Amino acid sequence: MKKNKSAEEKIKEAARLVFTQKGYAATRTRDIAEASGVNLALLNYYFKSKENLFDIVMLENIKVFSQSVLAILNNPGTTFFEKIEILVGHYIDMMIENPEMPIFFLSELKGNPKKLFSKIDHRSKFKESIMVQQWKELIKTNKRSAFNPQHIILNTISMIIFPFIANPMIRNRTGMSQEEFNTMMLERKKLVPVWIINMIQNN
Amino acid sequence: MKKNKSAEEKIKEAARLVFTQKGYAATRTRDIAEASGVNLALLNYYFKSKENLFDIVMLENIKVFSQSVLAILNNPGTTFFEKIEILVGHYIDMMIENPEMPIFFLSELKGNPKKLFSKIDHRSKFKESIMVQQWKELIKTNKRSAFNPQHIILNTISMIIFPFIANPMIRNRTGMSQEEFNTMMLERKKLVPVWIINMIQNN
DNA sequence: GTCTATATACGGATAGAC
DNA sequence: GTCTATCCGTATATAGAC
Repeated sequence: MKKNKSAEEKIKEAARLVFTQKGYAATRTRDIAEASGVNLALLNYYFKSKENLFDIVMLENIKVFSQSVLAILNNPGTTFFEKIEILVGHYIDMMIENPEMPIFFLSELKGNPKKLFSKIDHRSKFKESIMVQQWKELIKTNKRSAFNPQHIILNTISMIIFPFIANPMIRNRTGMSQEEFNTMMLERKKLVPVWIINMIQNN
Repeated sequence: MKKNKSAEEKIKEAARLVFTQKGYAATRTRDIAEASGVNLALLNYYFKSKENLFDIVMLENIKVFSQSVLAILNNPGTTFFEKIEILVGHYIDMMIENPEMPIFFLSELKGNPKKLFSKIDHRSKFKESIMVQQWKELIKTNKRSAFNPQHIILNTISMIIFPFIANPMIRNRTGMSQEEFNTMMLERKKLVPVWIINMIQNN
């Protein structure tokens, strides 16, 4: 607790970055030490092991992310369809800022299905959210067949996240620059909600 | 070249499996040797290094996959919309058989953008395919605005592949079994083409 | 071609000086 | 708290017998 920006914080910062870029196994603690500008031994002084550091950083990530999404779901001032637009925009903005995040997250989770998940389970908070209430209201008043919304949710998330996962491949095959890719993704902030709402209404 | 099923082939078989399950960095050559039932030293005898073995196996994978897709694209006996259905079914069946494949493929590619891609570039074959011809015919006769089909292609692939990438997370959060997940994916063989065709026609 | 034994390198972690 | 030096396990790769 000496420097103004504590070494501990600098390590976490760097770890977040390097882990997401290279994945857990391919990351060397030396990489993190180097990237954060602190000595390798400090890393084990503050966090006792690589694995421990990983868990801590990831839990923080997930927490921050969940909070931001739940805040949108529980905003009483927006309609169901407005929430879709806001969520889509929120996700896309977030991915543009952290392009490596989704693929990293999903590939690491395959290995540790239990550890990270068990700690933070927001399923109940999601089910009790205002957005879910609004959805129930919607299918009631519209007398629509009780369509299984899982497909719709899945489609939404798919159309948002997958392009970022496939980013390197897309750029390679189309010859797009990163700039052009981002522009395309920003276009989708308007397009995805339209597609989704069509799916719901043609259901 | 002694055994009926050559050791070389057994190693490649096992390597394909272990690499896709654990990723390149987390895979130990010992794992591969063990899984294939051959001695560790043999692995370096046939393929001189872990990296080399990886490249060989992956190139084969990509080749097989590309061939199967191009065959569908170039079938003159099916219409454009039939091809969509067939492609969707083909992809989903393939993913159900090899559930680890997409996430592995995409996460490894992020590291080596160049090597694997440069070898096999089917972009021109794709552009000259019958399916692309049929698409051009379609937008001409329908007098539709020359809609950028990139979004549509991206959406299709997203809705097919992403669920498999997110499989562990989906099962965790919904409590679904692998069986139920697969059933859901089979449902999508019919649903995805409908959604896509709607997108094209509402365009 | 296939094995055992081993060289060699690398990476996580710690001891101990400051 | 921060550094240098080092230990030690593990993983790739090879030498050499059969």
